[in-house]
Amino acid sequence: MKSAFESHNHSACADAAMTRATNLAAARGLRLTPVRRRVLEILLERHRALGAYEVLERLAAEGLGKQPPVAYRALEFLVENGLAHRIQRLNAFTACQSVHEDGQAPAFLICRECQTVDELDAADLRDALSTRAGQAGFTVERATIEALGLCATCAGRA
Amino acid sequence: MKSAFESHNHSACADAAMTRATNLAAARGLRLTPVRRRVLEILLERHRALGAYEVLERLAAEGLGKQPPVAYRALEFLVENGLAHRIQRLNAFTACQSVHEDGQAPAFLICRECQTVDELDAADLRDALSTRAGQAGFTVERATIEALGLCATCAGRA
DNA sequence: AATAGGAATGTTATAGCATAACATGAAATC
DNA sequence: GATTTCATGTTATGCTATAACATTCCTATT
Ligand SMILES: [Zn+2]
Ligand SMILES: [Zn+2]
Ligand SMILES: [Zn+2]
Ligand SMILES: [Zn+2]
Repeated sequence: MKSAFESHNHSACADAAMTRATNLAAARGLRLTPVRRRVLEILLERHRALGAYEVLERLAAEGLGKQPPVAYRALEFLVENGLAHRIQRLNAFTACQSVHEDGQAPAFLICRECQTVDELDAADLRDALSTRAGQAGFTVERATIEALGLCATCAGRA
Repeated sequence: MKSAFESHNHSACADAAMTRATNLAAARGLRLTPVRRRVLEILLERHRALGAYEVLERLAAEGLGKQPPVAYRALEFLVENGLAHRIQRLNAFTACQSVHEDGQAPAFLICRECQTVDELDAADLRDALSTRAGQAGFTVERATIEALGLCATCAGRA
């Protein structure tokens, strides 16, 4: 699997993700409505996180809704079902690029130069965090792990 | 060191933090002005994160400033100098309860019930994350690690 | 002590992010 | 085909954050 930072056949990326989404919807009886499907497609266009209002602009241009709740509701649906992730540092959303069986979010690598966002499996990091927290009597329910930095490509240009 | 979730002599906590802040200001030639000092004191009242506008309300009540930039600037100063941290999940700020030599932020444990925020040294987690990211050619500059869950006290009540 | 430069604060205005609440419409269930 | 449930449309508002510029307060230098 190529990283989001490397040049790759991105149509394959996006197609695979859409297929996963369609299958998931069928399997779980979810309704992947036109708005929801379109929002996922928009997020899948690039390995970037989009703000809700950026998504909304796109929807509005296509006549799929002009008010914030339309975008927020679709994004909420996608996030709840693991088809997209919220990037806390950016107040933005990105399409899920893999599968997270346990419903736990991965870690994110965010390039401050090209804005590309990549996922990193974080099971071990989450485990370590849970263990450490547990020693303090704390039960971790959701962990946010986000790294801001420079990808290889952007580092090379500097 | 007691955790923020356990009952403890919190005045000592707050006093120690203010002393550290005063010393740091002296050592680095920082200006811990009345507004900045007061904001730190407000954050130190409890192990909770406060939104900028909550801080602002307090400042306004004391005649120390009524406009958002006053609060944001003081908070920015405190965060830049490691005296406070920003909690991304909450869009809120909390006083630093320890010392982070390398200028790297710790991990945070956030109780969803009592809103208490505690720090956890995260050097090993950050190292692991950096290593994993490095394998993908990514250089981590800043890492955000936040865990939402239940503290022992609140778990006990359920 | 005067003064010039820089740092902090005051102030106005606006931009950006998010949701409550209620109305309407579509689709699954019975 | 009536009922219930889920999704969308719409209005309004609240919360979070910063740009831009004026003013005041320190500090260092003369
Ligand atoms: Zn791709
Ligand atoms: Zn990059
Ligand atoms: Zn304390
Ligand atoms: Zn608690």
